[in-house]
Amino acid sequence: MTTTHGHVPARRPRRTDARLNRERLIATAQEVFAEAGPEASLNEVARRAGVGPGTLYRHFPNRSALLTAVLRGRIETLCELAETLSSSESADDALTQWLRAFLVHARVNQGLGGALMVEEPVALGLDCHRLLLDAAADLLAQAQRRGTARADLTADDLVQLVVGIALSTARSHDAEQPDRLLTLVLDATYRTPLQNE
Amino acid sequence: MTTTHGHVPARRPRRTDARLNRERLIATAQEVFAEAGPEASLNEVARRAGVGPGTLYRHFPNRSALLTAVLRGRIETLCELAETLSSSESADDALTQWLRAFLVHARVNQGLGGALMVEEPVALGLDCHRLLLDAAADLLAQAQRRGTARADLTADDLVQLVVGIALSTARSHDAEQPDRLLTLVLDATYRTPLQNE
DNA sequence: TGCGTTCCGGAGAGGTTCTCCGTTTGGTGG
DNA sequence: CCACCAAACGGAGAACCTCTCCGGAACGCA
Repeated sequence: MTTTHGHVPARRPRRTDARLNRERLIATAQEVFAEAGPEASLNEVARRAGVGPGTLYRHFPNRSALLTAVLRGRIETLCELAETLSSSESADDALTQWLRAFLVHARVNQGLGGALMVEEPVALGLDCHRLLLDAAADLLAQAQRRGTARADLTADDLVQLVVGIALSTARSHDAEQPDRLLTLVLDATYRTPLQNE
Repeated sequence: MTTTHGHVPARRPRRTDARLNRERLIATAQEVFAEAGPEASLNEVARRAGVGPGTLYRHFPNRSALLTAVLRGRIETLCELAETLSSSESADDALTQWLRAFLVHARVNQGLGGALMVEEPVALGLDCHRLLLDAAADLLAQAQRRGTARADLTADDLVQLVVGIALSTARSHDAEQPDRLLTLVLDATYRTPLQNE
């Protein structure tokens, strides 16, 4: 799972100054996004990283590319966590724990992760979307097979709901609300469906 | 519940041209927001309404003021609906129906209503926020007293959850997803809490 | 060291939000 | 009917943003 994408023939390696700039941009972006949220000025990122705007846009053609790069590490960690949890004893607990972790991720930096998930599937954004969705699908499938998760429930729906919680509570003052909301959703997850009328 | 706010001594009535412009701005904004979503250009609104940007900003000091004005009618309708439902036979059904209507509202025009609810409580935005929250609180209280809604659940949480659904599905291609998600939430609403561990 | 390729930087086009203030206009008292 | 003034208009423009383009600098291989 290296950076280069699949079977690109014979890419000459990046020049070192380019690599350095790229890294510095990601680090700076992390800072700036942390301060100003997902709408932060990309100009500001470039300025603080000590490069021109052109350089930023060459490395990251659009906002979500930069967002993705910033979140990449966290997303991979989340996928690894899914892998680990996948072989835990209780499939229900595994799903629960992962969703809690995912909610934390989606809420980080004023809803950075959530914002990325909602954006239309542009370029790189799609990678992460898929990765996380697959992780969720795996855990959910197990919880449905070996645990008590209800059968009528797709990973997509579950993830979307958690993303929703992240977005709507991004600026909430009540620090415990996100957790309460997720708990409610989980409460419905581990039940057989009600059939009203 | 007129437009003027409380006990302002002796406001001279607005000049007719001002009132006309205000109305035209709201109507135009409705169109423009419908086309371009809640991020639409306010300049564009002013241009199409045939007024200068200055005029727009005098009537509506910021985006959410304009948003609020546009949604005001819909919000009042929603409050009236709450009033009506409030005296219906089944408190549970009343709450369910209202939340469904609220979700529709929050999703209208690419998440206009939801966007307004999440914005920091600036000026007028707060009015609507309160109005809707009160309506929800009333219906929820009834459903808890006379219906089967669980006791550990606040109107704020419930509303926040629905707003979350609206936001995360604002650009969804699956037209039925919002409904599915709300159904899941309602499913948890009408149960006694699970207590795991 | 030389040279082609890669990469940088910043000027600048075109957009946005929002302000400021000279000018116009509505409506009222004379 | 007119004159006057507060109220309202409108658009120039400051400050910011995104994103592009391309001349020139920098890298790294031979």
